[in-house]
Amino acid sequence: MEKAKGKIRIKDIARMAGVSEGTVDRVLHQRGVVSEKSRKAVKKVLEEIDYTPNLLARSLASKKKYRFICLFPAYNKGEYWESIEKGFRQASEEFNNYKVEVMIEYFDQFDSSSFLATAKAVFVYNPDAIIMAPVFRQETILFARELTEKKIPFSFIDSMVENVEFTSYYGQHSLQSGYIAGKLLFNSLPKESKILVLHTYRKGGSGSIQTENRKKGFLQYIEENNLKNFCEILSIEIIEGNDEENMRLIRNAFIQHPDIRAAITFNSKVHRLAKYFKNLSHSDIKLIGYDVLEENVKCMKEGFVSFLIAQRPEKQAYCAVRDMSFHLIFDKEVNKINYVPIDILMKENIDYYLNFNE
Amino acid sequence: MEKAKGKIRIKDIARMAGVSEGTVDRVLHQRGVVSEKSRKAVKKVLEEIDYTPNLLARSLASKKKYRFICLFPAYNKGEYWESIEKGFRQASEEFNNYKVEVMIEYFDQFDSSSFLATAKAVFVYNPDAIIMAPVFRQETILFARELTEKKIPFSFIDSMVENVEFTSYYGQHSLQSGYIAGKLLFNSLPKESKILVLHTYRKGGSGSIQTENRKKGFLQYIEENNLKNFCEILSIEIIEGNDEENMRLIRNAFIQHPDIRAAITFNSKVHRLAKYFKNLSHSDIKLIGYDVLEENVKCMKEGFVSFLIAQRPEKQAYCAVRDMSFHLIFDKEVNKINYVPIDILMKENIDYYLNFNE
DNA sequence: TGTTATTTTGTGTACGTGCACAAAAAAAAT
DNA sequence: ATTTTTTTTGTGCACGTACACAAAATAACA
Repeated sequence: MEKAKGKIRIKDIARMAGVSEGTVDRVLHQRGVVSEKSRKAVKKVLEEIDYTPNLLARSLASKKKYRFICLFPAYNKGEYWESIEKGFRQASEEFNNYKVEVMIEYFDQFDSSSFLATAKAVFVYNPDAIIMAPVFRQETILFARELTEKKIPFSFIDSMVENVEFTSYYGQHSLQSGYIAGKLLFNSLPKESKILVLHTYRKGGSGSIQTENRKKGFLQYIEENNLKNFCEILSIEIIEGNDEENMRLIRNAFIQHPDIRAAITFNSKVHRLAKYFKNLSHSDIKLIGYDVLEENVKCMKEGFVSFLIAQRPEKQAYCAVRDMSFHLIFDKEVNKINYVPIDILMKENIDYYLNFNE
Repeated sequence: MEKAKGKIRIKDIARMAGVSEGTVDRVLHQRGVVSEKSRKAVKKVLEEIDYTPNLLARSLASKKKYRFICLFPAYNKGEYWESIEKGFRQASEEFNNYKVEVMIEYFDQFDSSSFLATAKAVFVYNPDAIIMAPVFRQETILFARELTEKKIPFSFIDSMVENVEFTSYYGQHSLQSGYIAGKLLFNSLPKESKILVLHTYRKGGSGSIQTENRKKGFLQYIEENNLKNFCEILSIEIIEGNDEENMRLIRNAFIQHPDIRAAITFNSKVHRLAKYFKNLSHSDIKLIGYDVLEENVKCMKEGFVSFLIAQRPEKQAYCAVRDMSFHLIFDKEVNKINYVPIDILMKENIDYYLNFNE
């Protein structure tokens, strides 16, 4: 049974403390000047009762507007960042009534100068907060310093940069997710089977923080369980039209190591590998990959991908905006580091995961 | 970049349609009487713009109060239903401002007459809606009929009863979760290993709908993969002080089938089995179970439980209340059947799951 | 003590919507 | 044409809070 609570209004506090509503307001928000006597009277009442402000009324009455700018990579349809944007837009709708305006700005994830340019440009919009995916470490530190100087709070999603004064971070513990990938894969294989570890790269650019950490975690599992001899690491370059060359490399790997029974890749494009393997008639190879992209799901349903590890990107974006809103509007304390769950998906549970968007 | 939207107010519509605010209100809510002419004018404007009412202002102004009653089993600390209650309380806090009052009523999950009595009793509170866990099928149908007659909407959590006019359902597809349990377990075992399937029961009462379905799903996996010969089904009675007898039964099973390498149980008390196995010095047996009870988590961290399958009970309760609120207050259409994800947890990802409460 | 400067407090309006009731317009009856 | 009845419309207050501004109380000074 619930007690009928939350009925105490500012007006009630004022009456109880024998002061006016305005004075209570001043004490609550520490604005204006209040005599010591009145302040004490109000504080006393506040300690006795538990006043929870009516957030609806507060937002309705407040005329302050907030502008958040969200910075993350431009993407093509179906890519990982599409989900991130979805989360931002969801938050945008929900907090619209709270006078939070969400602006989205993209940068090129393979060009750090593009990030810097976009970052510089945000200041003309006079943002009240920034939410960003820190793809480039050094550049992010520079930007963060500037934000701190200008007293603009900021949060991270996807990955995190340490030693800067961010408000919150939502993302996956990618090292651990790599470790889990290793365990899942090896556990579902007959003893002595080999795994092909596909290290993908782009000319010039190094791998993202996330993928590197996943790989590290995977290798840690290998190390801890003395499985080094059961891993073949193969580097392939990801670039438009490079498919033939990549397939050749993979074919060679299979010839040299006929006991390969599974493969892993650490970016979100496992569907590309699935296609390679299909073309090479190796559809019996177990594949594990990351993120629930539409194409990955399709491959999984067709049986070419055994596991996907997911990280609730929509939630990351949504929660980051929500926490920042509550932090600024309601002065709510927020958790700094928030690891999202490491979701393990197979053919049999992927649909429920996709359909549930809470 | 976002457009500045949601700025259109009733006042604006009134001006555009050349009528008063009151008339717009009447058209929007289909109350009172409006001349054909005015109605058309307003409708026309409404079609041209997209009016999204300010929900904050609406809730603030509305004086209608809602009372929801939540019906689910009484429980001991640490049991499954504790999480359900947590979700209800969370919703209670969040929708308090929307004038939704959440009342919680318990019944004895092993006594159908207790459910009936509690159900009957809710009417004196004049509830506006009911959210319930339909543990007893027949009795729920009776109650549902009464609710429908009295025009009180109701929703289900945990499990569902068909052919009644419920508003929404949140729960897991338990058959599928059983199927997945089977796959996970067999995939992580060497070929030809046997699994001990523990059917637990209480004298008199039959198993709950959920556990029965999980078992069905598990057996379906067995069937489809011709694994019948690798399952030993053992029934043990769950009752205070029956541990010795149960351990004896389990010991016998191990003697008769020394190739048993894993075990499964379909209720949420896998920690009990873990204890049995520990006492019997069978700590190398892989165990799979359901729900993230504190005790289960402990067993998992100690290595006695390999997998837990979880179903976001807090979310189930929370979402059911939220949907009912939006349905009644804002006339929002809600999804009827909502399957929550089938979460797969291992030692390595359980912590992130526990710490993330969004 | 009276006047002015300063501090402190109280009051009023706005936010967007719901809802009750009064006012106005139209229709019906005389 | 006037009154009465009915239909339709417009207005005003309330919800709980924020915030600006006026009013009151106190302090400072002559």
